[in-house]
Amino acid sequence: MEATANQGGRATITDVAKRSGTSIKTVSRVFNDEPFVRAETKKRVLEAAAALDYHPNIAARSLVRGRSFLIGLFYENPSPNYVVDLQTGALDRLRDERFRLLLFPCQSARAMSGKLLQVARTSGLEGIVLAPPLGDDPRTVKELREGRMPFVRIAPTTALDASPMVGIDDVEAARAMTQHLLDLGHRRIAFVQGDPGHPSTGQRLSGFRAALTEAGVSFDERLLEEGMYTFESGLAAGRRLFADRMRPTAVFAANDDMAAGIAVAAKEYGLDIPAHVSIAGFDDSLISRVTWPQLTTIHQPTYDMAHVATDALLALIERQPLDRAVGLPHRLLVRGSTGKAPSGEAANAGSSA
Amino acid sequence: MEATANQGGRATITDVAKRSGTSIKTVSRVFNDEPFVRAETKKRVLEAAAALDYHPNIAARSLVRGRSFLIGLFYENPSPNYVVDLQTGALDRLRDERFRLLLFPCQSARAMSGKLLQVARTSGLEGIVLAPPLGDDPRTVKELREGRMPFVRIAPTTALDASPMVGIDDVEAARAMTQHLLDLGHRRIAFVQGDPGHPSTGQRLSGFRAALTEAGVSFDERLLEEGMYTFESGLAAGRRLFADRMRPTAVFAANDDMAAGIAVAAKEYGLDIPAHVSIAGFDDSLISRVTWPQLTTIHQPTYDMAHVATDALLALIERQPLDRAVGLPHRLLVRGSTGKAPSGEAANAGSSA
DNA sequence: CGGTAAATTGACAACGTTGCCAATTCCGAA
DNA sequence: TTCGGAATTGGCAACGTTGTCAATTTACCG
Repeated sequence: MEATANQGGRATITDVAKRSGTSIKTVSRVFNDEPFVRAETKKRVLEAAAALDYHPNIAARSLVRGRSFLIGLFYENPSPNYVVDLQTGALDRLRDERFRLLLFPCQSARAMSGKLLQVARTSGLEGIVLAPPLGDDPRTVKELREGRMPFVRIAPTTALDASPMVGIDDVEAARAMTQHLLDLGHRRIAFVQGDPGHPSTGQRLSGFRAALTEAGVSFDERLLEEGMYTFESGLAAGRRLFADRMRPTAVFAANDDMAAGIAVAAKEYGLDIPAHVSIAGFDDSLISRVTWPQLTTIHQPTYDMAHVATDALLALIERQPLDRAVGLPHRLLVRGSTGKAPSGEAANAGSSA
Repeated sequence: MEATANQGGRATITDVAKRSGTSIKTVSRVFNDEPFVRAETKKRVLEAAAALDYHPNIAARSLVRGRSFLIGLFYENPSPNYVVDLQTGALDRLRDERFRLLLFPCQSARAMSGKLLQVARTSGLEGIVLAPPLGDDPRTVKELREGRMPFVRIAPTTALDASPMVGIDDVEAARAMTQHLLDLGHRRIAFVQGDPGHPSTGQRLSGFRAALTEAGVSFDERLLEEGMYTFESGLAAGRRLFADRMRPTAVFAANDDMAAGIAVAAKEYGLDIPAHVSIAGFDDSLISRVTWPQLTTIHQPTYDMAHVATDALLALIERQPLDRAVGLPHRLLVRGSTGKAPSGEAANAGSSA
């Protein structure tokens, strides 16, 4: 039956040409949807291809076209939810495109610095999506630009630069969240920072500070805690905060994972959320919905950012004109973990100054 | 400076040969670590390659060798944590190999049935890792085997079959968890099932039943709830269970996401965990550590399973001999969400029969 | 019916690499 | 010094596809 195929291996374009009584060029035309193929010829070719279970050889196609149709997603692993959102956004954009996505989980932005272009070349990538904080390493960006490797960065829009970029405005978002806490009457608000290696850390903090300043509320620097964007670091920060008699009435964590850790710490100290302490996060990751009560947070459209970034990258690869920076909207999600400041606050705050 | 390279594009093996004063064949030898290249020649070639920033063209190499060095990971998306563990396990095994990993998130096993081989062919994959429940679709397995596409399934070891497979013994693990609850004195134990499309669902249930039977405890079928392995389905199941006056003293959910939902439902009903009700999960996913209290669960070595499966796949591709099925050990993790059955249980259980 | 443009098809040379095999060089032994 | 075999190197065809360009067929006009 299928004896037309060259022995053993997969059917090639030549096999299809023979079986359909045409030339390999015509078969190629059919499989690339080129015009100028008679309908009847096309039908014959497709029948032959189906009978032989023919699939174009991607390597040969890549070779002759000088293209790999491969793009890379480089990311650190801040949280599985975030990573999966990124991947899904990128993959969904690629659906029905010829491009395929290769994953490059990185240990740290610093470790990759200077090696990224090489990795991309070795893998034959046509373009790169850089997830935070990889897009913020100046050396990497410089290297990619000089190497003419198309890339799009997912990064806070406030960190403006000449290269294409997609993100939300972290400063503004943090300001909005802080305002929400102020509106609830909170004055002793602690802030738990993220990984100092991520630019978002500084931006969220500055948004927080800006809101306090605007409201004329002075900030007790002892309420600034360090963190690493991990659940554990949030737990530790929460314990430090709640161990102090001058404990805050609200805690704003720079991401949800830390906020969840802080919530656990609060429970360890017998504090009710939000009656005794309000807790706010950032990212709207899955974890913010599985704590009890659910976390008030900032929705960051991670999926959309990856989708848009991939879209931009494809345009860049095809040398189409392109907006330099795309800002996506964030959203304040008020859920159960934030509430009115406890009434005793003023007395409490003043008791030990 | 770098004028030796052919204009514009990337340097090719010919450029390196010219610059190093050797032949392309010798350059090829150097880059493939073949023997019989004089040390001094090798050095010259490497210098020239570095100067030209030469990287072998993967497409050309794939074409001539008839290999793509691409393997695919097909998975549904039960939970981000699980997916990331899978990916990381596979990617870590691939480190320092020439192989690269392509992602194929699937809507549902049913939707992919019959299309998987085609997708693999189209993408030029050399092999496939099937994450649950994709490996349990008989049609897919048959198709892959007949198409001679190497594949390894990650699936419960109790679902034995002729094709290579890696997994834990779900039945035994569920039995161990149930025994744990029985040991704590629980007799009214509810079970929340997972997605009926996953074979693990049936196996975990059967392990649960077996443990009860062995202990001589009869099972009230009203305590069997349906679920879909999602947090929301667990929340819903929990609400149904706790709304009933005959509520269980312990709930065993077929995975952690559902258990977390059940924990939230318990809190809605003012039930303390574990004083009023014990809750057990399965998987040891991140979520089991961020609930309060943390969930007692079964540690499933997802990372290791993907690692071992990838290892087996590479062996299969290289036509090396291979163990048909590999069973990996699970572990019962007792944390805060399970405790002694409330003393009033007997009275409570008998009050409305 | 002849002529011209458009539609359709095919021949053949790349693309950059590796496998096969022949050519050359090197080394120690005779 | 010469010889034989091992070490080292190079030449060239092939891998399966697409781009270029020429050849052939078809359709339409006057």
